[in-house]
Amino acid sequence: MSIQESDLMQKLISLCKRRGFVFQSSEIYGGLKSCYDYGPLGIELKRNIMNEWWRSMVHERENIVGLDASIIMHPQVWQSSGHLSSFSDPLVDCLLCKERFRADKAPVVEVGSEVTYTDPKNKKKELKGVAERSYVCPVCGSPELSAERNFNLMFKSFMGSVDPMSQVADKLAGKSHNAQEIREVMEEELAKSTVYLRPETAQAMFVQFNNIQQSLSLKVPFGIAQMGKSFRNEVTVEHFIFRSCEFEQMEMEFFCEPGTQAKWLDYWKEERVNWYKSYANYPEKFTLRQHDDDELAHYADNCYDIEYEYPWGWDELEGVASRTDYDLKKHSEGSGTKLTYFDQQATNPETGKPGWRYTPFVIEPAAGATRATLVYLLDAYCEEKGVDAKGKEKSRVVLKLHPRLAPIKTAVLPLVKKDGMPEIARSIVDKFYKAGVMAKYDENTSIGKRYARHDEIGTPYCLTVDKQTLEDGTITIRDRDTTEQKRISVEDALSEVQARLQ
RNA sequence: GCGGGUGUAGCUCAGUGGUAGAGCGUCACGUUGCCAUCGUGAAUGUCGUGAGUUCGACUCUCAUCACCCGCUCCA
Repeated sequence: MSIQESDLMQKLISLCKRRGFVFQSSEIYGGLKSCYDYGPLGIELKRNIMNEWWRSMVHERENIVGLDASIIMHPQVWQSSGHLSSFSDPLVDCLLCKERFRADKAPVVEVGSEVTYTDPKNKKKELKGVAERSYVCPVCGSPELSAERNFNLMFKSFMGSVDPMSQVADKLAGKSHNAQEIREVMEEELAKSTVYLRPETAQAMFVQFNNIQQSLSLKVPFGIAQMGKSFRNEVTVEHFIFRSCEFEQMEMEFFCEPGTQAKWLDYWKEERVNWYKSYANYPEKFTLRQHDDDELAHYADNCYDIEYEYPWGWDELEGVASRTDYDLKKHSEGSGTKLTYFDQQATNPETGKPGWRYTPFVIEPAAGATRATLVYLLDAYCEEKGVDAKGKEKSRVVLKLHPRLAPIKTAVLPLVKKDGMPEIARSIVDKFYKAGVMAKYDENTSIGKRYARHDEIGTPYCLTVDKQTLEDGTITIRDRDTTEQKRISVEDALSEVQARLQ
Protein backbone atom coordinates (compact mmCIF):
# COMPACT_ATOMS: atom_id res chain seq x y z
CA MET A 1 0.00 0.00 0.00
CA SER A 2 1.31 3.38 -0.93
CA ILE A 3 -0.87 6.43 -1.17
CA GLN A 4 0.55 9.76 -2.19
CA GLU A 5 0.47 11.74 1.04
CA SER A 6 -0.87 14.77 -0.79
CA ASP A 7 -3.81 12.74 -2.07
CA LEU A 8 -4.60 11.06 1.21
CA MET A 9 -6.41 13.98 2.80
CA GLN A 10 -8.43 14.58 -0.35
CA LYS A 11 -9.42 10.92 -0.62
CA LEU A 12 -10.30 10.78 3.04
CA ILE A 13 -12.41 13.94 2.93
CA SER A 14 -14.23 12.55 -0.09
CA LEU A 15 -14.86 9.21 1.61
CA CYS A 16 -16.03 10.97 4.76
CA LYS A 17 -18.71 12.77 2.82
CA ARG A 18 -19.66 9.91 0.51
CA ARG A 19 -20.09 7.42 3.32
CA GLY A 20 -21.54 9.69 5.98
CA PHE A 21 -18.63 10.26 8.37
CA VAL A 22 -18.13 14.03 8.18
CA PHE A 23 -20.05 16.74 6.35
CA GLN A 24 -19.37 20.40 6.10
CA SER A 25 -21.59 22.36 8.47
CA SER A 26 -24.53 24.24 6.91
CA GLU A 27 -23.39 23.03 3.51
CA ILE A 28 -26.51 24.13 1.63
CA TYR A 29 -25.80 27.70 2.79
CA GLY A 30 -22.24 27.57 1.49
CA GLY A 31 -20.68 26.14 4.62
CA LEU A 32 -19.23 27.89 7.65
CA LYS A 33 -15.50 28.21 8.07
CA SER A 34 -13.95 25.34 10.05
CA CYS A 35 -17.29 23.91 11.16
CA TYR A 36 -18.09 20.27 10.48
CA ASP A 37 -20.87 17.86 11.30
CA TYR A 38 -20.31 14.22 12.21
CA GLY A 39 -22.66 12.06 10.18
CA PRO A 40 -24.19 8.68 11.04
CA LEU A 41 -20.87 6.83 10.86
CA GLY A 42 -18.70 9.71 12.08
CA ILE A 43 -20.60 10.01 15.33
CA GLU A 44 -20.22 6.27 15.93
CA LEU A 45 -16.46 6.47 15.35
CA LYS A 46 -15.96 9.58 17.46
CA ARG A 47 -18.15 8.20 20.23
CA ASN A 48 -16.29 4.88 20.19
CA ILE A 49 -12.97 6.71 20.54
CA MET A 50 -14.34 8.77 23.40
CA ASN A 51 -15.87 5.74 25.10
CA GLU A 52 -12.57 3.89 24.87
CA TRP A 53 -10.84 6.90 26.42
CA TRP A 54 -13.41 7.08 29.22
CA ARG A 55 -13.13 3.36 29.85
CA SER A 56 -9.33 3.40 30.07
CA MET A 57 -9.13 6.66 32.04
CA VAL A 58 -12.12 6.43 34.37
CA HIS A 59 -13.79 3.03 34.51
CA GLU A 60 -10.61 1.01 34.68
CA ARG A 61 -9.04 3.12 37.42
CA GLU A 62 -9.75 3.38 41.10
CA ASN A 63 -8.71 6.97 41.57
CA ILE A 64 -10.12 8.82 38.59
CA VAL A 65 -13.68 10.13 38.47
CA GLY A 66 -15.74 11.93 35.87
CA LEU A 67 -17.33 15.34 35.48
CA ASP A 68 -19.66 16.86 32.93
CA ALA A 69 -19.60 20.58 33.56
CA SER A 70 -21.55 23.42 32.05
CA ILE A 71 -19.90 24.93 28.97
CA ILE A 72 -20.78 28.42 30.15
CA MET A 73 -19.20 29.27 33.47
CA HIS A 74 -18.94 32.33 35.69
CA PRO A 75 -16.95 34.93 33.71
CA GLN A 76 -14.53 35.32 36.62
CA VAL A 77 -13.32 31.78 35.96
CA TRP A 78 -11.60 33.09 32.85
CA GLN A 79 -10.27 36.11 34.66
CA SER A 80 -8.63 33.89 37.28
CA SER A 81 -7.36 31.30 34.80
CA GLY A 82 -5.58 33.97 32.78
CA HIS A 83 -7.54 33.34 29.61
CA LEU A 84 -8.98 36.86 29.55
CA SER A 85 -5.70 38.71 29.96
CA SER A 86 -3.01 36.58 28.41
CA PHE A 87 -5.06 35.68 25.37
CA SER A 88 -6.06 39.20 24.44
CA ASP A 89 -2.65 40.20 23.14
CA PRO A 90 -2.79 43.21 20.86
CA LEU A 91 -2.31 42.31 17.21
CA VAL A 92 -1.04 44.82 14.65
CA ASP A 93 -0.94 44.71 10.86
CA CYS A 94 1.93 46.25 8.94
CA LEU A 95 0.38 48.52 6.32
CA LEU A 96 3.40 48.10 4.08
CA CYS A 97 4.18 44.37 3.94
CA LYS A 98 0.86 43.11 5.40
CA GLU A 99 2.58 41.22 8.18
CA ARG A 100 0.41 40.56 11.23
CA PHE A 101 2.28 40.43 14.53
CA ARG A 102 1.99 40.78 18.30
CA ALA A 103 2.86 44.27 19.45
CA ASP A 104 4.57 42.99 22.60
CA LYS A 105 6.92 40.78 20.64
CA ALA A 106 7.91 43.31 17.95
CA PRO A 107 11.31 45.06 17.78
CA VAL A 108 11.45 47.97 20.23
CA VAL A 109 12.38 51.49 19.11
CA GLU A 110 12.25 54.90 20.74
CA VAL A 111 9.13 56.92 20.03
CA GLY A 112 9.93 59.86 17.80
CA SER A 113 13.23 58.42 16.56
CA GLU A 114 14.01 58.17 12.86
CA VAL A 115 13.91 54.61 11.51
CA THR A 116 15.08 53.21 8.17
CA TYR A 117 13.36 50.24 6.59
CA THR A 118 13.18 48.41 3.30
CA ASP A 119 10.42 48.77 0.76
CA PRO A 120 8.83 45.32 0.41
CA LYS A 121 8.02 46.05 -3.24
CA ASN A 122 11.59 47.04 -4.02
CA LYS A 123 14.03 45.38 -1.65
CA LYS A 124 16.93 47.64 -2.70
CA LYS A 125 15.09 50.83 -1.81
CA GLU A 126 15.56 52.21 1.68
CA LEU A 127 12.82 54.28 3.24
CA LYS A 128 12.99 56.61 6.21
CA GLY A 129 10.27 57.48 8.68
CA VAL A 130 9.57 58.55 12.22
CA ALA A 131 8.47 55.97 14.78
CA GLU A 132 5.14 56.95 16.26
CA ARG A 133 5.06 53.93 18.55
CA SER A 134 7.57 52.03 20.62
CA TYR A 135 7.87 49.24 18.08
CA VAL A 136 8.11 48.62 14.34
CA CYS A 137 7.15 45.80 11.96
CA PRO A 138 9.31 42.74 12.73
CA VAL A 139 9.63 41.87 9.04
CA CYS A 140 10.29 45.07 7.10
CA GLY A 141 10.94 47.48 9.99
CA SER A 142 8.24 49.85 8.85
CA PRO A 143 6.57 52.22 11.32
CA GLU A 144 3.47 52.40 9.13
CA LEU A 145 1.14 50.26 11.18
CA SER A 146 -2.54 49.65 11.74
CA ALA A 147 -4.20 50.32 15.09
CA GLU A 148 -3.65 47.73 17.80
CA ARG A 149 -6.53 45.30 17.87
CA ASN A 150 -7.20 42.84 20.62
CA PHE A 151 -7.04 39.20 19.73
CA ASN A 152 -10.32 37.56 20.55
CA LEU A 153 -9.56 34.04 21.79
CA MET A 154 -12.86 33.25 23.45
CA PHE A 155 -16.33 33.21 21.94
CA LYS A 156 -18.42 35.80 23.70
CA SER A 157 -22.11 35.61 24.25
CA PHE A 158 -24.64 37.41 26.37
CA MET A 159 -26.71 35.83 29.10
CA GLY A 160 -30.08 37.33 29.81
CA SER A 161 -33.26 37.81 27.90
CA VAL A 162 -32.76 41.55 27.35
CA ASP A 163 -30.43 42.30 24.47
CA PRO A 164 -27.57 44.36 25.97
CA MET A 165 -27.32 46.28 22.72
CA SER A 166 -30.57 48.04 23.64
CA GLN A 167 -28.91 49.34 26.81
CA VAL A 168 -25.98 50.58 24.75
CA ALA A 169 -28.30 52.28 22.29
CA ASP A 170 -30.21 53.98 25.12
CA LYS A 171 -27.02 55.35 26.65
CA LEU A 172 -25.63 56.64 23.37
CA ALA A 173 -28.82 58.08 21.91
CA GLY A 174 -29.11 61.78 21.30
CA LYS A 175 -25.48 62.74 21.86
CA SER A 176 -22.44 62.76 19.65
CA HIS A 177 -19.50 60.57 20.68
CA ASN A 178 -16.04 59.75 19.45
CA ALA A 179 -14.91 56.18 18.90
CA GLN A 180 -13.26 55.94 22.29
CA GLU A 181 -16.40 57.04 24.13
CA ILE A 182 -18.60 54.65 22.20
CA ARG A 183 -16.22 51.83 22.98
CA GLU A 184 -16.24 52.60 26.69
CA VAL A 185 -20.03 52.71 26.88
CA MET A 186 -20.32 49.47 24.96
CA GLU A 187 -17.78 47.68 27.12
CA GLU A 188 -19.42 48.88 30.29
CA GLU A 189 -22.90 47.81 29.23
CA LEU A 190 -21.94 44.55 27.54
CA ALA A 191 -19.71 43.45 30.41
CA LYS A 192 -22.75 43.14 32.68
CA SER A 193 -24.10 40.18 30.73
CA THR A 194 -21.03 38.84 28.94
CA VAL A 195 -20.35 35.14 29.27
CA TYR A 196 -17.81 33.00 27.43
CA LEU A 197 -17.88 29.61 25.82
CA ARG A 198 -15.11 27.62 27.49
CA PRO A 199 -11.82 27.50 25.55
CA GLU A 200 -10.89 24.31 27.42
CA THR A 201 -12.76 21.86 29.63
CA ALA A 202 -10.02 21.92 32.26
CA GLN A 203 -11.10 24.90 34.32
CA ALA A 204 -14.33 23.31 35.57
CA MET A 205 -12.30 20.47 37.07
CA PHE A 206 -10.23 22.96 39.07
CA VAL A 207 -13.25 25.01 40.06
CA GLN A 208 -15.11 21.90 41.29
CA PHE A 209 -12.04 20.48 43.03
CA ASN A 210 -13.50 20.76 46.54
CA ASN A 211 -16.92 19.36 45.69
CA ILE A 212 -15.50 16.34 43.93
CA GLN A 213 -12.75 15.60 46.42
CA GLN A 214 -15.08 15.92 49.41
CA SER A 215 -18.16 14.17 48.03
CA LEU A 216 -16.19 11.07 47.13
CA SER A 217 -13.61 11.35 49.91
CA LEU A 218 -10.86 11.13 47.34
CA LYS A 219 -7.27 10.82 48.43
CA VAL A 220 -4.40 12.39 46.55
CA PRO A 221 -3.27 11.32 44.05
CA PHE A 222 -6.57 11.33 42.18
CA GLY A 223 -7.88 12.56 38.88
CA ILE A 224 -10.95 14.20 37.38
CA ALA A 225 -11.79 13.45 33.76
CA GLN A 226 -14.07 15.27 31.39
CA MET A 227 -15.00 15.10 27.72
CA GLY A 228 -16.78 17.82 25.81
CA LYS A 229 -16.84 20.72 23.43
CA SER A 230 -14.51 23.69 23.63
CA PHE A 231 -14.37 26.83 21.53
CA ARG A 232 -11.51 29.04 20.40
CA ASN A 233 -11.21 31.74 17.80
CA GLU A 234 -8.13 30.23 16.21
CA VAL A 235 -5.85 32.54 14.30
CA THR A 236 -5.69 29.99 11.51
CA VAL A 237 -8.00 27.07 10.93
CA GLU A 238 -6.65 24.31 8.75
CA HIS A 239 -6.52 20.69 7.66
CA PHE A 240 -10.17 19.65 7.65
CA ILE A 241 -11.22 18.80 11.23
CA PHE A 242 -7.66 19.16 12.60
CA ARG A 243 -7.90 22.74 13.80
CA SER A 244 -11.39 24.15 14.08
CA CYS A 245 -12.99 26.81 16.25
CA GLU A 246 -15.41 24.32 17.79
CA PHE A 247 -13.78 21.09 18.85
CA GLU A 248 -14.05 18.30 21.34
CA GLN A 249 -11.65 17.52 24.13
CA MET A 250 -10.90 14.60 26.43
CA GLU A 251 -9.07 16.01 29.43
CA MET A 252 -7.98 14.65 32.77
CA GLU A 253 -6.60 16.64 35.68
CA PHE A 254 -4.45 14.47 37.89
CA PHE A 255 -3.85 15.97 41.34
CA CYS A 256 -0.70 14.86 43.07
CA GLU A 257 1.53 15.76 45.98
CA PRO A 258 3.99 18.62 45.36
CA GLY A 259 7.35 17.18 44.41
CA THR A 260 5.89 14.10 42.74
CA GLN A 261 4.81 15.88 39.54
CA ALA A 262 7.85 14.82 37.49
CA LYS A 263 7.18 11.17 38.29
CA TRP A 264 3.51 11.44 37.35
CA LEU A 265 4.21 13.41 34.17
CA ASP A 266 6.50 10.60 33.16
CA TYR A 267 3.84 8.02 33.96
CA TRP A 268 1.03 9.77 32.10
CA LYS A 269 2.96 10.61 28.97
CA GLU A 270 3.78 6.92 28.54
CA GLU A 271 0.24 5.80 29.38
CA ARG A 272 -1.23 8.15 26.82
CA VAL A 273 1.10 7.48 23.92
CA ASN A 274 0.69 3.74 24.47
CA TRP A 275 -3.08 4.15 24.48
CA TYR A 276 -2.98 5.69 21.00
CA LYS A 277 -0.63 3.03 19.71
CA SER A 278 -2.85 0.21 20.95
CA TYR A 279 -5.57 1.11 18.44
CA ALA A 280 -3.27 1.93 15.53
CA ASN A 281 -2.08 0.07 12.46
CA TYR A 282 1.04 2.24 12.35
CA PRO A 283 2.16 2.82 15.96
CA GLU A 284 5.43 4.29 14.70
CA LYS A 285 3.49 7.33 13.56
CA PHE A 286 2.96 8.40 17.19
CA THR A 287 5.72 10.04 19.17
CA LEU A 288 6.42 12.13 22.25
CA ARG A 289 8.08 15.52 21.97
CA GLN A 290 9.13 17.55 24.97
CA HIS A 291 8.41 21.27 24.84
CA ASP A 292 11.30 23.72 24.79
CA ASP A 293 11.27 26.22 27.64
CA ASP A 294 10.13 29.04 25.37
CA GLU A 295 7.17 26.94 24.15
CA LEU A 296 5.74 26.37 27.60
CA ALA A 297 2.40 27.93 28.47
CA HIS A 298 2.26 30.40 31.32
CA TYR A 299 0.92 27.75 33.69
CA ALA A 300 3.29 24.88 32.87
CA ASP A 301 6.70 23.86 34.16
CA ASN A 302 7.05 20.97 31.74
CA CYS A 303 5.08 19.54 28.85
CA TYR A 304 5.12 16.74 26.33
CA ASP A 305 3.18 16.73 23.09
CA ILE A 306 1.98 13.45 21.68
CA GLU A 307 2.49 14.02 17.99
CA TYR A 308 1.23 12.13 14.98
CA GLU A 309 2.74 12.07 11.51
CA TYR A 310 -0.10 13.63 9.52
CA PRO A 311 0.07 13.93 5.72
CA TRP A 312 1.44 17.45 6.25
CA GLY A 313 4.05 16.32 8.80
CA TRP A 314 4.39 15.80 12.53
CA ASP A 315 1.82 17.79 14.47
CA GLU A 316 0.07 17.83 17.80
CA LEU A 317 -2.55 15.32 18.91
CA GLU A 318 -2.44 15.57 22.70
CA GLY A 319 -0.56 17.68 25.24
CA VAL A 320 0.54 16.16 28.54
CA ALA A 321 1.33 19.16 30.70
CA SER A 322 2.64 19.65 34.19
CA ARG A 323 0.47 22.59 35.26
CA THR A 324 2.03 22.93 38.71
CA ASP A 325 -0.33 24.36 41.35
CA TYR A 326 -1.00 27.38 39.16
CA ASP A 327 -4.70 26.83 38.46
CA LEU A 328 -5.83 25.84 41.94
CA LYS A 329 -3.93 28.77 43.42
CA LYS A 330 -5.36 31.24 40.91
CA HIS A 331 -8.91 30.09 41.53
CA SER A 332 -8.28 30.12 45.24
CA GLU A 333 -7.16 33.75 45.01
CA GLY A 334 -9.91 34.67 42.59
CA SER A 335 -12.74 33.11 44.55
CA GLY A 336 -11.50 33.44 48.10
CA THR A 337 -12.12 29.72 48.59
CA LYS A 338 -9.36 27.43 49.78
CA LEU A 339 -8.57 24.82 47.16
CA THR A 340 -6.20 22.66 49.12
CA TYR A 341 -5.85 19.12 50.37
CA PHE A 342 -5.10 17.94 53.88
CA ASP A 343 -3.11 14.76 54.22
CA GLN A 344 -3.14 13.45 57.77
CA GLN A 345 -0.65 10.71 57.02
CA ALA A 346 1.99 12.97 55.48
CA THR A 347 4.62 14.93 57.29
CA ASN A 348 4.73 18.66 56.68
CA PRO A 349 8.14 19.17 55.05
CA GLU A 350 8.49 22.66 56.53
CA THR A 351 7.66 21.92 60.15
CA GLY A 352 8.51 18.24 60.27
CA LYS A 353 5.20 17.64 62.10
CA PRO A 354 2.53 15.12 61.05
CA GLY A 355 -0.32 16.44 58.89
CA TRP A 356 0.25 18.48 55.77
CA ARG A 357 -2.10 20.93 54.03
CA TYR A 358 -0.98 21.74 50.51
CA THR A 359 -2.18 22.83 47.08
CA PRO A 360 -1.90 19.76 44.85
CA PHE A 361 0.16 19.85 41.69
CA VAL A 362 -1.55 18.91 38.45
CA ILE A 363 -0.61 16.70 35.53
CA GLU A 364 -2.97 17.19 32.60
CA PRO A 365 -3.25 14.84 29.62
CA ALA A 366 -5.41 16.94 27.27
CA ALA A 367 -6.46 15.12 24.12
CA GLY A 368 -8.35 16.31 21.07
CA ALA A 369 -11.24 13.92 20.47
CA THR A 370 -11.87 15.37 17.05
CA ARG A 371 -8.15 15.18 16.26
CA ALA A 372 -8.06 11.57 17.40
CA THR A 373 -10.97 10.87 15.05
CA LEU A 374 -8.98 12.31 12.15
CA VAL A 375 -5.87 10.43 13.20
CA TYR A 376 -7.59 7.04 13.30
CA LEU A 377 -9.24 7.67 9.94
CA LEU A 378 -5.84 8.51 8.45
CA ASP A 379 -4.27 5.52 10.15
CA ALA A 380 -6.97 3.20 8.82
CA TYR A 381 -7.26 4.41 5.22
CA CYS A 382 -5.87 1.81 2.90
CA GLU A 383 -6.05 1.00 -0.80
CA GLU A 384 -5.28 -2.53 -1.90
CA LYS A 385 -4.61 -3.42 -5.49
CA GLY A 386 -6.09 -6.66 -6.68
CA VAL A 387 -8.07 -8.32 -9.42
CA ASP A 388 -11.80 -8.77 -9.54
CA ALA A 389 -13.74 -11.92 -10.37
CA LYS A 390 -13.12 -11.42 -14.07
CA GLY A 391 -9.40 -10.80 -13.67
CA LYS A 392 -9.65 -7.07 -14.23
CA GLU A 393 -7.46 -4.85 -12.09
CA LYS A 394 -9.26 -3.00 -9.34
CA SER A 395 -8.45 -1.36 -6.08
CA ARG A 396 -10.12 -2.09 -2.77
CA VAL A 397 -10.53 0.75 -0.30
CA VAL A 398 -10.46 -0.50 3.27
CA LEU A 399 -10.72 1.39 6.52
CA LYS A 400 -8.66 -0.80 8.80
CA LEU A 401 -10.15 0.66 11.95
CA HIS A 402 -9.57 -1.16 15.20
CA PRO A 403 -12.70 -3.33 15.70
CA ARG A 404 -13.62 -1.50 18.88
CA LEU A 405 -13.48 1.84 17.04
CA ALA A 406 -15.34 0.71 13.92
CA PRO A 407 -18.78 2.35 13.57
CA ILE A 408 -20.48 -0.91 12.61
CA LYS A 409 -19.10 -4.07 14.19
CA THR A 410 -20.94 -6.57 12.05
CA ALA A 411 -22.91 -6.59 8.85
CA VAL A 412 -25.45 -9.38 8.60
CA LEU A 413 -26.08 -10.29 4.98
CA PRO A 414 -28.41 -12.72 3.25
CA LEU A 415 -26.55 -14.04 0.22
CA VAL A 416 -29.72 -13.53 -1.81
CA LYS A 417 -33.07 -11.99 -1.07
CA LYS A 418 -35.03 -15.24 -1.14
CA ASP A 419 -35.46 -18.77 0.23
CA GLY A 420 -35.91 -17.41 3.75
CA MET A 421 -32.39 -16.05 3.99
CA PRO A 422 -33.50 -12.49 4.86
CA GLU A 423 -35.59 -13.81 7.74
CA ILE A 424 -32.70 -15.78 9.22
CA ALA A 425 -30.36 -12.81 8.79
CA ARG A 426 -32.84 -10.49 10.49
CA SER A 427 -33.20 -12.85 13.44
CA ILE A 428 -29.40 -12.88 13.80
CA VAL A 429 -29.09 -9.11 13.66
CA ASP A 430 -31.81 -8.83 16.28
CA LYS A 431 -29.66 -10.73 18.77
CA PHE A 432 -26.88 -8.22 18.19
CA TYR A 433 -29.25 -5.31 18.80
CA LYS A 434 -30.33 -6.78 22.09
CA ALA A 435 -26.74 -7.47 23.14
CA GLY A 436 -25.75 -3.86 22.44
CA VAL A 437 -23.34 -4.76 19.65
CA MET A 438 -23.68 -2.36 16.73
CA ALA A 439 -24.80 -4.47 13.76
CA LYS A 440 -26.57 -3.72 10.50
CA TYR A 441 -28.71 -5.81 8.20
CA ASP A 442 -27.97 -5.26 4.50
CA GLU A 443 -29.63 -6.93 1.51
CA ASN A 444 -28.79 -4.35 -1.16
CA THR A 445 -27.40 -5.21 -4.60
CA SER A 446 -24.89 -8.01 -4.88
CA ILE A 447 -22.92 -9.70 -2.14
CA GLY A 448 -19.65 -8.42 -3.59
CA LYS A 449 -20.76 -4.82 -3.45
CA ARG A 450 -21.94 -5.21 0.10
CA TYR A 451 -18.57 -6.60 1.17
CA ALA A 452 -16.80 -3.77 -0.64
CA ARG A 453 -18.99 -1.11 0.93
CA HIS A 454 -18.46 -2.49 4.41
CA ASP A 455 -14.70 -2.64 3.80
CA GLU A 456 -14.82 1.01 2.92
CA ILE A 457 -16.54 2.01 6.16
CA GLY A 458 -14.40 -0.24 8.29
CA THR A 459 -16.89 -2.94 9.32
CA PRO A 460 -14.56 -5.63 10.66
CA TYR A 461 -16.89 -8.64 10.30
CA CYS A 462 -19.54 -9.72 7.82
CA LEU A 463 -21.90 -12.58 8.61
CA THR A 464 -23.47 -14.17 5.54
CA VAL A 465 -26.52 -16.41 5.43
CA ASP A 466 -26.36 -18.76 2.42
CA LYS A 467 -27.92 -21.99 1.11
CA GLN A 468 -25.93 -24.12 3.50
CA THR A 469 -27.44 -22.17 6.40
CA LEU A 470 -30.81 -23.59 5.43
CA GLU A 471 -29.38 -27.11 5.62
CA ASP A 472 -27.07 -27.12 8.65
CA GLY A 473 -27.58 -23.81 10.50
CA THR A 474 -24.10 -22.45 9.83
CA ILE A 475 -23.12 -19.07 8.42
CA THR A 476 -19.85 -17.59 7.23
CA ILE A 477 -17.91 -14.93 9.11
CA ARG A 478 -15.65 -12.83 6.91
CA ASP A 479 -12.68 -10.84 8.13
CA ARG A 480 -12.37 -7.35 6.66
CA ASP A 481 -8.58 -7.24 6.47
CA THR A 482 -7.89 -10.69 5.04
CA THR A 483 -11.30 -11.27 3.33
CA GLU A 484 -11.04 -14.82 4.63
CA GLN A 485 -14.16 -16.66 5.73
CA LYS A 486 -14.89 -19.48 8.07
CA ARG A 487 -18.10 -21.27 8.93
CA ILE A 488 -19.61 -20.99 12.35
CA SER A 489 -23.01 -21.93 13.66
CA VAL A 490 -25.77 -19.33 13.85
CA GLU A 491 -25.91 -19.84 17.62
CA ASP A 492 -22.24 -18.91 18.00
CA ALA A 493 -22.40 -15.76 15.84
CA LEU A 494 -22.87 -13.26 18.65
CA SER A 495 -20.34 -14.79 21.03
CA GLU A 496 -17.80 -15.17 18.24
CA VAL A 497 -18.01 -11.45 17.39
CA GLN A 498 -18.03 -10.45 21.04
CA ALA A 499 -14.90 -12.51 21.62
CA ARG A 500 -13.16 -10.80 18.71
CA LEU A 501 -14.09 -7.38 20.09
CA GLN A 502 -12.30 -8.06 23.37
C1' G B 1 -3.64 37.87 7.58
C1' C B 2 -0.56 37.10 2.78
C1' G B 3 0.33 34.30 -1.85
C1' G B 4 -1.29 30.37 -5.18
C1' G B 5 -5.18 26.95 -6.63
C1' U B 6 -10.22 25.06 -6.70
C1' G B 7 -15.77 25.34 -6.65
C1' U B 8 -20.39 21.96 -12.74
C1' A B 9 -25.08 15.39 -10.68
C1' G B 10 -24.15 11.81 -4.27
C1' C B 11 -18.49 11.08 -5.69
C1' U B 12 -14.37 11.89 -9.47
C1' C B 13 -14.15 15.13 -13.30
C1' A B 14 -14.98 16.93 -18.80
C1' G B 15 -17.15 21.17 -21.28
C1' U B 16 -18.60 25.63 -24.70
C1' G B 17 -20.37 33.50 -25.05
C1' G B 18 -26.34 30.58 -27.32
C1' U B 19 -30.08 27.95 -20.66
C1' A B 20 -25.00 21.05 -19.72
C1' G B 21 -22.08 15.81 -20.28
C1' A B 22 -19.11 11.13 -18.96
C1' G B 23 -17.57 7.36 -15.54
C1' C B 24 -18.72 5.54 -10.89
C1' G B 25 -22.67 5.51 -7.46
C1' U B 26 -28.21 5.51 -6.57
C1' C B 27 -33.26 3.47 -7.78
C1' A B 28 -36.62 -0.20 -10.53
C1' C B 29 -37.29 -4.84 -13.20
C1' G B 30 -35.08 -9.25 -14.86
C1' U B 31 -30.67 -12.41 -14.43
C1' U B 32 -26.68 -14.44 -11.49
C1' G B 33 -25.63 -16.55 -6.63
C1' C B 34 -19.46 -15.40 -2.10
C1' C B 35 -15.90 -10.71 -3.14
C1' A B 36 -17.79 -3.58 -6.76
C1' U B 37 -22.10 -9.95 -11.95
C1' C B 38 -24.70 -8.98 -16.58
C1' G B 39 -28.81 -6.72 -19.30
C1' U B 40 -32.76 -3.14 -19.79
C1' G B 41 -34.79 1.17 -17.98
C1' A B 42 -35.01 5.60 -14.68
C1' A B 43 -34.12 9.73 -11.46
C1' U B 44 -30.92 13.71 -9.98
C1' G B 45 -27.89 20.02 -11.49
C1' U B 46 -29.96 27.49 -7.94
C1' C B 47 -22.92 25.05 -13.17
C1' G B 48 -20.72 27.94 -4.77
C1' U B 49 -23.40 32.97 -3.91
C1' G B 50 -24.32 38.09 -5.49
C1' A B 51 -23.67 41.91 -8.89
C1' G B 52 -21.75 43.85 -13.64
C1' U B 53 -20.65 43.60 -19.14
C1' U B 54 -23.69 41.46 -23.13
C1' C B 55 -29.29 40.59 -27.32
C1' G B 56 -27.68 36.33 -24.44
C1' A B 57 -23.00 34.34 -19.01
C1' C B 58 -21.76 27.82 -16.61
C1' U B 59 -18.11 30.46 -19.87
C1' C B 60 -15.79 37.35 -19.49
C1' U B 61 -15.21 41.22 -15.14
C1' C B 62 -15.75 42.47 -9.98
C1' A B 63 -17.17 41.29 -5.10
C1' U B 64 -18.25 37.57 -1.62
C1' C B 65 -18.41 32.61 0.73
C1' A B 66 -16.16 27.91 1.33
C1' C B 67 -12.33 24.31 0.63
C1' C B 68 -7.15 22.78 -0.67
C1' C B 69 -1.64 23.90 -0.80
C1' G B 70 2.31 27.05 0.97
C1' C B 71 3.76 30.97 4.30
C1' U B 72 2.50 33.64 8.65
C1' C B 73 0.35 33.16 13.36
C1' C B 74 -0.92 30.31 17.38
C1' A B 75 -1.99 29.53 25.10
